[in-house]
Amino acid sequence: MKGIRRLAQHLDISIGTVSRALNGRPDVNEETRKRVLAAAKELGYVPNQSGRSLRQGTTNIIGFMMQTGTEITGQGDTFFMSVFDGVQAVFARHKLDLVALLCSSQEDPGDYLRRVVARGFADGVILSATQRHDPRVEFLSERNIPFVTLGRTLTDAGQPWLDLDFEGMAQSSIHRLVAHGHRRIAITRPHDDVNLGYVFVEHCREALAAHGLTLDEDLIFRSTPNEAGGYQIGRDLLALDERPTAIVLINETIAIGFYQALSEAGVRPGRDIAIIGRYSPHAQFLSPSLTCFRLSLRDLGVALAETLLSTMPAFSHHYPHTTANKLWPMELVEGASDALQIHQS
Amino acid sequence: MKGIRRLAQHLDISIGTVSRALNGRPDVNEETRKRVLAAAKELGYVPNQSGRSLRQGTTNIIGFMMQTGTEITGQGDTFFMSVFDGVQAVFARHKLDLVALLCSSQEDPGDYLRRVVARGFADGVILSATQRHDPRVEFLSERNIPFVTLGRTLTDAGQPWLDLDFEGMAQSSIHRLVAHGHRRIAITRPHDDVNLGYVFVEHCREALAAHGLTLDEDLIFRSTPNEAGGYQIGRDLLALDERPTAIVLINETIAIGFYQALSEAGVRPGRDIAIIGRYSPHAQFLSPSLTCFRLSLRDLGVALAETLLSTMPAFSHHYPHTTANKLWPMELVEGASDALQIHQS
DNA sequence: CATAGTTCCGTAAACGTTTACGGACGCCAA
DNA sequence: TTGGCGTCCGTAAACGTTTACGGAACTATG
Repeated sequence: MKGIRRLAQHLDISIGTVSRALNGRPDVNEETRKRVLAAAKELGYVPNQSGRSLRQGTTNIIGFMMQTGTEITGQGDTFFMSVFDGVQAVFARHKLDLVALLCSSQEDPGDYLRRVVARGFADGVILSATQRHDPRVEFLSERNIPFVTLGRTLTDAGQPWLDLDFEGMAQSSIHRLVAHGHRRIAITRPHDDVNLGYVFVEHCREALAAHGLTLDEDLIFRSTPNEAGGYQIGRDLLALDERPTAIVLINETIAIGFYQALSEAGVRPGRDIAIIGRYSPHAQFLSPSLTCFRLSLRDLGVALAETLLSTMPAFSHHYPHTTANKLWPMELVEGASDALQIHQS
Repeated sequence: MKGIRRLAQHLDISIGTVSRALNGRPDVNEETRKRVLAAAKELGYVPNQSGRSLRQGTTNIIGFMMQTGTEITGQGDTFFMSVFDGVQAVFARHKLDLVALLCSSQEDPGDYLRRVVARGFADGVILSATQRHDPRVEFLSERNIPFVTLGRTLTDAGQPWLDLDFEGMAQSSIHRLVAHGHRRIAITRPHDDVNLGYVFVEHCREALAAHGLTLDEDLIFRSTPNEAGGYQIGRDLLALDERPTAIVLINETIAIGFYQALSEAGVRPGRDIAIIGRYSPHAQFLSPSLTCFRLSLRDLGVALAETLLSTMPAFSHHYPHTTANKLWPMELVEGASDALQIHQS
């Protein structure tokens, strides 16, 4: 005898009552409820997940999909961990179990999602590191599985999304650099598949145009969004005949390699070139300190979770108003890396 | 009509045959199997996880438990991602779904594991970032859930484990430094809860003793194992009346902050102090380059997965001999940070 | 006392699979 | 023809829950 039957037998009551007692139903005597709870703890009983979700048609599990390998996500490694923390905090309040669906860099994310989610694994999904054309959003919306994406895609299917405010970052960094006299400004972008590259480039172009400047296509650097990519960008930039006087780094970790490439060539950030980047835990340990855009990852996670819950009927009454389809603001942290000012002659 | 019944109805055969066809049983006509497979693809049928695991008593899910927050794990962020990749590669071959059980830094890991695993969520578990006294191993062994730990604990319950070879690292780094003439050598360790601290300190002590030296207790630096902790260690070290001439950094990311603290004081690694650390993706972008111990995280993941499978009856015949209870070797990558040699007068 | 209402609990069906069992059918040998 | 054997398939039970339904015991009201 196992499971709830064992508990019922031990207490000499029916399994129905045991179940009701454990689930906090009102139609059970408080006295017996106490007995049941005590016995459950004593015998170490925990309801079986499969049985429960088979009956209820719900798993109480939310999947947060991410991918291994910085060369793909382009986010520093602690990035998703921090977001995850925020998501977790919300779901814990609703007794939802959050698991990370970590897709290996060797596997196709679409296949992975199909494999694990199609079989009714999760009640809802949070998608991160979305691609420009992302088959996952199509899949999830076809299957009617509640989901929210961190990052817009071109194939958005009406699902709620949140995204970092790359528009704002583009505008204020370009504006800041131009105000400091820079005219020749380089920018970086990740490889073609990720949407933020397009978004960022276009808004930089616009911001420059607003100042009567044009974006030089040769000054758009493309690389893998990790340290090694940043190093490569540094080398490429230094090899130019006519170097830019400033650069905006779109990804977090590339600043590390970029600094190194400059250092090897005796070029000093903030003195010889102005740099604006993204905050990461390492950024504050670069010298000279990196001027960068920072955001509260934990809050972002909270917003993601609440947005997802607002689309799930069982929870939506808790979250009538959501922060869906919002560009998450980033705050400029002033450092020394963009101290260089150009004085027009 | 849903699920397998719908498929059976559509094909006008019984659900039993459908199930057998999908599961590759021999007692089904090849012709009908093809029809079933085709229809399943057409209708997008995927067997329901709950129903299946309820019947079979097995979930086909393996959980890899990690924790958010570098201040806890002490491992650089890409560390677990890389290990995960290796684990995933093995499990994929056996059609096992691997999910990451990411425990938030706000939650007690023991509670988390109990909550999510006790209800029959996973067939097996990989535990990482084990604590010195880790209630999780007790819990899992009580419940008879197959598991393997990355890192030994004091409460080991006979489960297989793998661990990094901190013994080897201690010996060869101490030996190397002593050979370079160093006598006053500092080491670092994480906070009290993690076992590797004890292991490492003791083996450093022994290695020093083998050279007739004693480990100065004032030269054991303790900190959170992230960049900020490394910075603090640097400040503390510089504040000493009698500075050590060399230091061995046990964690990956602390080198970043440590370098920064030195840099601010005008102390240069490799010239004014010898440093040996652990490899991380950032390490190669420090300058001067960090002499560090490196290991193949992916291979470690593969070994972890195979070890776990060897303890699971359904798979053990595939892995009769395992690499369980092995200290995973690390390889020294020579850099410039330990170039300083002391010439005794 | 009769009736209605309340409180609590037991019964049994249902969720979607897998699989043991047995049966139908065809084939071959005796 | 009979029996045995192999191939393929249908039937139904089982996995561990939750929950709709109904009923027993008790209380309150007239």
